[in-house]
Amino acid sequence: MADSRTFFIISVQVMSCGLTNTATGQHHLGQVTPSATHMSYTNVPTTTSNAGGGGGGGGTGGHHGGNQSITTHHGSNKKHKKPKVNKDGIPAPKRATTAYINFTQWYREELKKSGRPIPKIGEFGKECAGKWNSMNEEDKTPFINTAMKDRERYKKEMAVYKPARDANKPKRPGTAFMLFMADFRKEMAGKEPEGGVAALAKLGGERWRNMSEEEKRPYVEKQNEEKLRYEVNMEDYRRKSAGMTGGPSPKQARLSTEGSEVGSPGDSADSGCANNADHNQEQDGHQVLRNRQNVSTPSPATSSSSPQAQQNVSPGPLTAGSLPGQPSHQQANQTQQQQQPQQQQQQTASQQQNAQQTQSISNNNNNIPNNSMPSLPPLSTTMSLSHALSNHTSLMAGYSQHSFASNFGHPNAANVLAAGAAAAAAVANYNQAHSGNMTGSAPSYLPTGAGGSYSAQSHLPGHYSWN
DNA sequence: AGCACCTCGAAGACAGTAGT
DNA sequence: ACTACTGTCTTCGAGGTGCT
Repeated sequence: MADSRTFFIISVQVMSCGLTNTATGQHHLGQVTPSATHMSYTNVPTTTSNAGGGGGGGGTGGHHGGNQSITTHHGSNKKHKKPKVNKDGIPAPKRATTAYINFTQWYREELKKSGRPIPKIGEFGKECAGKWNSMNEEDKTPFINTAMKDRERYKKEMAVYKPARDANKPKRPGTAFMLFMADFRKEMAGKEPEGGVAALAKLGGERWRNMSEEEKRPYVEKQNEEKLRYEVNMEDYRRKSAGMTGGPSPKQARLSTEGSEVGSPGDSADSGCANNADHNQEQDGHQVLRNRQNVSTPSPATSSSSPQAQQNVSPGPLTAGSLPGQPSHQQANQTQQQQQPQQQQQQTASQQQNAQQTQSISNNNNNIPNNSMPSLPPLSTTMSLSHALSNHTSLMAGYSQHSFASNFGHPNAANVLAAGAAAAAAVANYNQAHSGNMTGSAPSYLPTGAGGSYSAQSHLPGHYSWN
């Protein structure tokens, strides 16, 4: 408090003399020379928290004891302002001090050291400004550096208080009204109403409400365009995010955790797939389908029409080998591989053998480049997946396994195929489901001796509609 | 799943504020 | 005094949450 009171002991005359003319004052407080600045650089407050803290030197704590006494002084009528907190109750960080603020803090300390009374805020401010403006860049450097550090501190604290929006996340599209306002501001440039931005916004809102649908239409159309662009960008963003995290989007993740965990080791794939050929699996299948549509929507160029593409489409897709085509699935596979040792402890020798076999199968089919999930054949007639999955309940398990393991790139493909007996059953079921058409030999992605036969041709002619 | 409700962010430029 | 940051104000829609 004593410190505070000194603020009120005013002696402008003494001040100006002391600051500018006396010999001793000149050293510390007169012209701010690089040497003087340098000399006192150690006293330059390192953070706002230390500001005015007197001997408080190194404290980095968030309590601003020093400040408080000062605040009490000129903020005596500044009642206890409720500290601002975010919705999680995290207090808002103190703002970063600027180089100039650091300078004033340092300057005040120097005044105190010199034993001269500190002028009241108005005079002090003028004095500081005069000094500050007379300083060159070099003189200011220590203060600037301190400010930069504090700015970093502020950024860090702010990131906790109010996490920055993802810079890569596409900005939301402007609404029709926003687009209108852009024009409106141009129109009103130079003739803004009294009340500034707020008044202009009100005026804009009023104008907008009075506009006819016809007048609004261009903005609505533009809004729709922007929305489309936004959706495309968001799709891209989500895909990239999923790729980076190796997992699904937050929404998908939520769906996954609510249901079965897609791609988690030891889920239903090995034994459960046949057993869980139920609602969950169908959901899972749809989800995979959606992912597939979203994740690797084939471009016209790469899609079905070319013979090569057709080849890839066929049972090929097939294949565990196609899995690496999708980043997230690839990662899922990697995860599985990493976790295999644990799983293997519980696997029988034959299961392990099958797993190895599958792995080699997978390797043999790695000729499909990344991000190139084979395209679907063109749609002519329709066959819904739900038909396949739900109308043949007795066969569903097999069909599902086949589907997930191959066409749809289910991340558990390896497990599905690794489950020797289950794989055989899958093929058998699949063949039954497509009875009459199964000719030729089983494709390479099916375990040797899995039984049954398979023909890409017999598989393909029935086109799918993904409903 | 679908609905209602709520929050936030989109643009603009300047006034106000924090900090001594 | 200076600097950097926030709030202002509008409408609309996206997206999240909670409930049925």
